[in-house]
Amino acid sequence: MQTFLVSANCFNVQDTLECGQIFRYKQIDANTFHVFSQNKFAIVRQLPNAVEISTDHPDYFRHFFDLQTDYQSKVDRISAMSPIMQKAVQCGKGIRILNQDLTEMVFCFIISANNNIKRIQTIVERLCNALGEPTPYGRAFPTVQAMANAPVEFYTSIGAGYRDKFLKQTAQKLLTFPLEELRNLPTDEARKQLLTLPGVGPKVADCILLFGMHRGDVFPVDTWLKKVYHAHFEAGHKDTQLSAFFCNLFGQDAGLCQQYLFYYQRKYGQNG
DNA sequence: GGACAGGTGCGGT
DNA sequence: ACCGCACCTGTC
Repeated sequence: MQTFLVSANCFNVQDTLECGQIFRYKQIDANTFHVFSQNKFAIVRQLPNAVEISTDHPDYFRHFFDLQTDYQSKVDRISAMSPIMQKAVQCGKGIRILNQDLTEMVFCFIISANNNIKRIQTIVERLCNALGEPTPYGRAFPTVQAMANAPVEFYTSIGAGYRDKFLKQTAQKLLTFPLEELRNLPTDEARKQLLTLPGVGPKVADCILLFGMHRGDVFPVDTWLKKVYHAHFEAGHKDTQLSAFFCNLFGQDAGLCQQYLFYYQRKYGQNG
């Protein structure tokens, strides 16, 4: 493995991993995390003024952690928008929007629907351990082929609940679905295509677009964002219109703003 | 034991 | 287009 240091300016490991965008990571001690993506692995350490990354795939993880993007200017601009955004950014200004594997995002966020983070992590871990190829550091995320071949009872057995058939059906559909080609489409068109996959609704589609395709112009609305809205953005919108409301408000950095607000709400709840 | 948290699909309007 | 409900599991 190679080890390298990167600036900790607007990059905090814990903020980035705990804001709901990734499920395959493990905290080892106060400052150390193991991160899995696709079939790749990294050990990530928070140091006082830097982040240390150890991996066999440095280029992959530089891109994964979005290290080429200037977050300081985004942080400055978003903080200036309103008092609530200033607080949210102050709470989570170390968040990076990860560049994750697109196929992995589809399945992980189908599992995430109507579910909690702890349980999602358990289900994804069982999925990888059962169907993923071995690597020197643990199991890879399974291939679409492996997931399509698994019987629906397998997905029940790993605790997926009623999402079992969504996972099986989407895996089979992805055998011929041009998922990677969605990158060439405008966000609205790509979302429309994602919504045809079983188990993918508006919220899950937005998460796939944001974390798997790096589309900053989406705003996934879950129960936490509804709470944020009703606590800080009294504007009389119905829940189904909240995503459009926030997208209009935040523009190209809507997804990043969503992460700041999600993390803030989960961290401080109604005390914020 | 029973309530609740957590998005999507579906049937009804 | 919108509403109300069922769905599975873990936790309190």
